[in-house]
Formats: sequence, C-alpha cells, structure tokens
Amino acid sequence: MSRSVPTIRDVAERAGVSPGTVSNVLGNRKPVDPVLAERVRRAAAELGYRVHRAASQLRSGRTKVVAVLVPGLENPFFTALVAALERCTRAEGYEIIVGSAGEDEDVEANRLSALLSWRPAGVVIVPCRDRFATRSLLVEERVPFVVVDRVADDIEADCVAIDNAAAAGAAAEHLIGLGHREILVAASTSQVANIRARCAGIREAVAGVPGGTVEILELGPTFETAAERMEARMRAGPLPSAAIALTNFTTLALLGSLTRFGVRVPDDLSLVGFDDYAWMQATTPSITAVRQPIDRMAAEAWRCLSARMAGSDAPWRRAEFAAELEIRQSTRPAVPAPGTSRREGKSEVRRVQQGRTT
Amino acid sequence: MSRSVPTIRDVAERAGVSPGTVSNVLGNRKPVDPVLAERVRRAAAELGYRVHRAASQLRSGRTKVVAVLVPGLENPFFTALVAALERCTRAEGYEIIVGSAGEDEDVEANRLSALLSWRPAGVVIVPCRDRFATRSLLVEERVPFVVVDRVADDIEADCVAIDNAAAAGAAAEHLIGLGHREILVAASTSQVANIRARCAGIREAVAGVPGGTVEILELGPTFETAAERMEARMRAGPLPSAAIALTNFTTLALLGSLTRFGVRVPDDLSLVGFDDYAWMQATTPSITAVRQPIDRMAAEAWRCLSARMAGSDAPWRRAEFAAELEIRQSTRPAVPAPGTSRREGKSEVRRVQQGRTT
DNA sequence: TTGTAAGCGTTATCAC
DNA sequence: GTGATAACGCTTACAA
Repeated sequence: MSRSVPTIRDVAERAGVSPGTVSNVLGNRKPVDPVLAERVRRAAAELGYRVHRAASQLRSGRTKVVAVLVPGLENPFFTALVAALERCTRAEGYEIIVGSAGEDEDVEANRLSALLSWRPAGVVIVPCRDRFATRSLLVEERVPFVVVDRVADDIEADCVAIDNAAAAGAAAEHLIGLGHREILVAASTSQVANIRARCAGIREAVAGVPGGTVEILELGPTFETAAERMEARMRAGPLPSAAIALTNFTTLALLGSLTRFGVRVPDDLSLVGFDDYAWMQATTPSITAVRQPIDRMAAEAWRCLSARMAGSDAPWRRAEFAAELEIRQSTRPAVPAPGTSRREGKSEVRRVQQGRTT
Repeated sequence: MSRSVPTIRDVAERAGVSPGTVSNVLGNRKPVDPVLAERVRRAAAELGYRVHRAASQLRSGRTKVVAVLVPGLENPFFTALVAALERCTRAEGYEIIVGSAGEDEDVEANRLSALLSWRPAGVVIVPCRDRFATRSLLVEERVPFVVVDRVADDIEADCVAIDNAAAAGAAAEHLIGLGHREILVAASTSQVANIRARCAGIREAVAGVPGGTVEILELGPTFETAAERMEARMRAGPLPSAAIALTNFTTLALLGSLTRFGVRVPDDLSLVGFDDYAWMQATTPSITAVRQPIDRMAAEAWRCLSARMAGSDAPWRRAEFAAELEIRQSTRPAVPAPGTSRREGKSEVRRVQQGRTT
C-alpha cells in the first residue's frame, strides 16, 4: 500500500542520503561513494522510483526528446520513417514524440506548435509543402531541425532526400530499355518539388528517345480522386504500354484502376511503382519498384540533427541518396523479341546512382 | 533579435499585468477583464509565447498526454491503430507519445518505463504477450490503462479487441460454403491468446463438416522463418485447396511463398487474409480478407481510458468488436459448379457478428 | 477582478 | 564526496 508516486526525496530518505546525492547517482553525474551509490540504487528500485521528466527538464533545461512531424501516419512511407528514426534516437537515449499533419498546412502549424511546447532538443519534419510556412516557427524557436523527403531546392535548412530525378529517370530508362516509348506517369500532385523532380527525371530520360512521349496525370490527394481521374483517362483513349507511379499511394491507385478495367500487368501495360513494400514482392505479378533507402535516410537525418544539437553552425547540408530500382515481373519488353522467355525480369537489384552528400 | 524563449513573465511584463493573470487568460481558467485579456493575447502572440509543458505539468500535476505502446511500428496494424488513436486524443486536446517494443518483452518493459517517466494521464498498450509482466508496472504506477488487441481471457484490465474466434470462424465458414473441406492455417505463433482464439474459431467451424480438417502452421516471427517453414511444408506434400492467414504478416508470407512456388490463387488454392489493406483490393486477384474495425477499436479504447482518467472505478470492461469478411477474388468454389461464371466473389461485405460490449 | 507568493521535483551551485 | 539551498516556469491559493 504505497501512497503515491515516489520522489527523489523519498529515495534519499530511504537511502539515508541527500536528494542531491541521489540525483548524482541515478544520473551518474558526479562520482559517489560506491557504498552509498549502492544504497541509493537499492532504495530506488525498492520504491519503484522513476525520474520525473518534466521536473528534470524544467530544472536542467535539457531534454532528450526529438519531435517528428510527418504529413500523415496513414502513409506507410512516413510510418517507416518514424520507425527508423525511433530506432536511431532510442539508441542514444532519446525519445521521439510524433505529430501527424493530415496533409494540411494549417494542421501542420498547430501540430508543430504543440510539439514545440515540449521544448524538444530537435525536430525532424516532413512538411506538407516544400515551401513550408512552419519553417519560420522552427527558426524563431531556435530549435535545430532537419527537413526530410519534401525538400525544396533552395530551402535554408539541413535536408535529407533521395535524388528524385535520377530515381524516376532510372525507372524510365528501364522501361525504355525494354522498348517502351510512351510513358504514362501517375503523379499525386505537382505542388511538391520532389514530384516535379521525378517528372523532370522521366522527361529527361525520354527526351532523346525517338517517338518518346511522357504523359503526366495528377491523381490528387485521395483514393477517390485518383480512381476517378485515372478511370476518366482510361475511358478517354488507349493507354500507352508503360506507366510509372511516383508515390506509394499512386502506385496502389493506378494498380487498382487497371485491375478494375481489366488491363493486365504486365501483358497490356508495364508498371513501375514507387516505394518498395512487402506486398509488392508477394503479389502476382510482383511489382517493379523504386525503393528509397529509408533506414539510411533516417540515420542521416539523425546524424545531421545530432550535429546541430551539439552546437554545429556549419552551412546547411543537403544529403541526397540514391534510390534502387527493384526489377520484378510487372515490367516486360514492349515487343517481345522472338525466342524471349516470358519469365522476364526476375528480381535483381540495380544501383541508380551512388549516394552523395553535398 | 529576440534573446531567448519567452516565459510567462515576459508576456506579463509586456501586457502590463501579473503572470497569474496571463495564466488565467491563456488557460481561460478565471474570468479576466476583456481589455486586459486582449492585451495579454496580443503580447503573447507578438512574443511567440508558448506554454512550457514541463513547467505547467510540474506545477499543476495534470498533463494531457497519453502514452501508446505497441509491439512494433513496422506492423501496419499497429501504425493504423496509433494513427486512429492520435485522431481520437487530439480531438480532445491530448497528445500521444508512442513507444515501440520490437516484439520483445524486455524492450517493452524499458519502453514503458521511459513512457511512464513522463507521467502520462493514461496508457494504451498492445502487449507483446497477452500475459504481460509489464502490467504490474502500470498497476504500481496507478496510471489508468487499456489493453488492445492482444488480450488474455482473464486479464484484469479494460480490454478492446475483436471477437477473434468469430472472425476466423467466419473466414472458415466462407471457405466451407465454397465447398472446401481441408483448410491450412498460417499462424504467426500460438503463444498469443488472440491467435489461439482464431484457431479455435476455425476448428469449431470445421468441426461439423464431413471430411473437414484443419492444419495449423506456425510461421514464426520473421519473414525468413515464415518463408522457410511455409516452403518446407510445400515440399512435404500437396496443399489443401484453401488457406487462412491469421495476421497481416502471415498473409504476406503465405502469398509470397505461394507465388514463388507457382501455386495460383485462387485456381489452385483459395486464400483468406487477415487485416484489410489497400493493396489487397488493387492486386489481381484481389484478396478476400478479415477486416478489423481499427477506428472503432481505437475510439472504444479512448472512451474506456477517458472514463478511467475521469476517475471511474467500475469493474473491468471488455469490448469485443465484430470483424468483417471482405469477400474478393482470392477465394472461389472448390469444385466449380457447371455454368458458374469465373467472376466469382465480387466485393461484398458481410457482417460476422454484431459488436457487443461485455 | 488582479497581484503576490509559494511550491511542484529536479538539478546545479556552493559550502563544507 | 556530500549536503543544504536556490531556481527552472508555471499554476493556484490567498490576499488585496
């Protein structure tokens, strides 16, 4: 029948020492007599003492917390990023607090404000829009931060992303190499720089190809808009022989619409997806996809942030990783060469570009 | 060039009032002269003042934070749950802090301890094992908590889950109705009560069926073990005509192994998956699956927790929801009746059982 | 209605 | 190496 949550004074009393000594032992801040230290630890364990983070933070001004703000926890890319960041930060004794902005800039500002009231040591943000107004909040608060994934070209911040143009370009080159000439691109929106960069990469890859065309379709923010627009497109006329989806969301929307319209993959249309998830390997056909190295991106974001938290005032860094094209069964030659087996495209990994850091 | 983060005293000074008044205005606790209130709000806005949560919590003893601890953020079921909980709590001004236990009981204890050091107002936990040792931590801390998904039969806590036996039973009945007699069950592990209940539900459904058999395969914790064991099984002898996977993870593992071995779904084998995700609708064939009503489960968990946080000492509640069987193309009749179209199983929703609360 | 002051649990400073 | 003591920013009696 212990009364209430034990404080450091309870522990001190039980161990017969002062609160300061308990603090020194438990936070191993100063050397303490081993005998006393042991008594303190025993007392703490017996009482089930646990430091009161709020009090600790208030007094010390320091806190091992980083805030992570993403556009939406419904998107597996972001949850994977959060999970990866959690592993990085935990390894160094940091906690994360997560906010989800619902892909809405106003909500983003609210959430960020709420997260900042924790006075986190740093912030990792994937903004809803790459020119994000919330940046000013971060700057005013003087809190170190890193921008991931949706980074504008000239943003004044440490950034981590993939080389979007190269990643999407490699997908296009893969299709071109298979003999495809006309490519349909399923984009979410061109409001975001990374999507624009992916489009540009595809255009560039197709540019030199005789008869090469790129048709970009903006599918909008929801599955409903996506299905509607995709299916309107399908009713409007015949599809080209190949398509690239630029996000995991558009990959699903595109695949779903094709399925509903009876367009067979890869027989009628070769498909490259974006973001590589487990289901893409398990289905028939398995899906050729561009994979972002999420773990390495998270690690780099954490590295950047750690440096800033340690006081670095180096110029902004921009880390750009290479994505990998995972070639599977959803892409095949446009015009099967005679004698070519239908078992094209067994799994193989191809480096798009070496990772580099500017 | 503001110096540092503004405190309530800075706001008070600027507005020409006392800190207490600022607190009363910003937390609208006590009625304040509208003129002063306006001055305060303006001053706060101009300074970019934001309450210091740690200080506020320390003084008031209250904090609008709930901790959520799940076995792993890599699992989409848990991330969906977290996202749903985030929506519930935010609607009432609560923040969530999330912990991920890596499906390891020791990590779970560590993470929980770390989360508790924030002194959250409540905890939502999906334990790694349903007889979870960490329960005692929660009890000692006297913090209200709710257990979700992995609930043992006799756990002393508020619980939220689906009716596992009925959900899996309905999947089995669906297959039986299609003429299947022998059912392969892809389980993760039988260490957890909800999986055992799902197995029991299937056994019960098959029990009265002449020639009905149930073969349960434990696929283990990782994709590697799952692929290995599943493929060993496939080499050992012919598969039955139908299979049920009991988790989203085993659904993928099963599907992947079938694909690699050239077993066609649904032609060679009818498949029911567990947990319904977007990709299951988009693939060919689309996957018949048991869907857990995650949003409603989250809402119920939050309702329970709110009541406890408000001081309720009612007996433990156990909420059990009905899952839905989403029938799609991955299941088809065992022996196609003559004249039956191959376009069996267009999407349709079937209620397994009305939700009930004990 | 507003101001004043105490104190939440911890850590840091400073004597001892 | 250890103990007293003050202070972090806020909320809340209580006094005015």
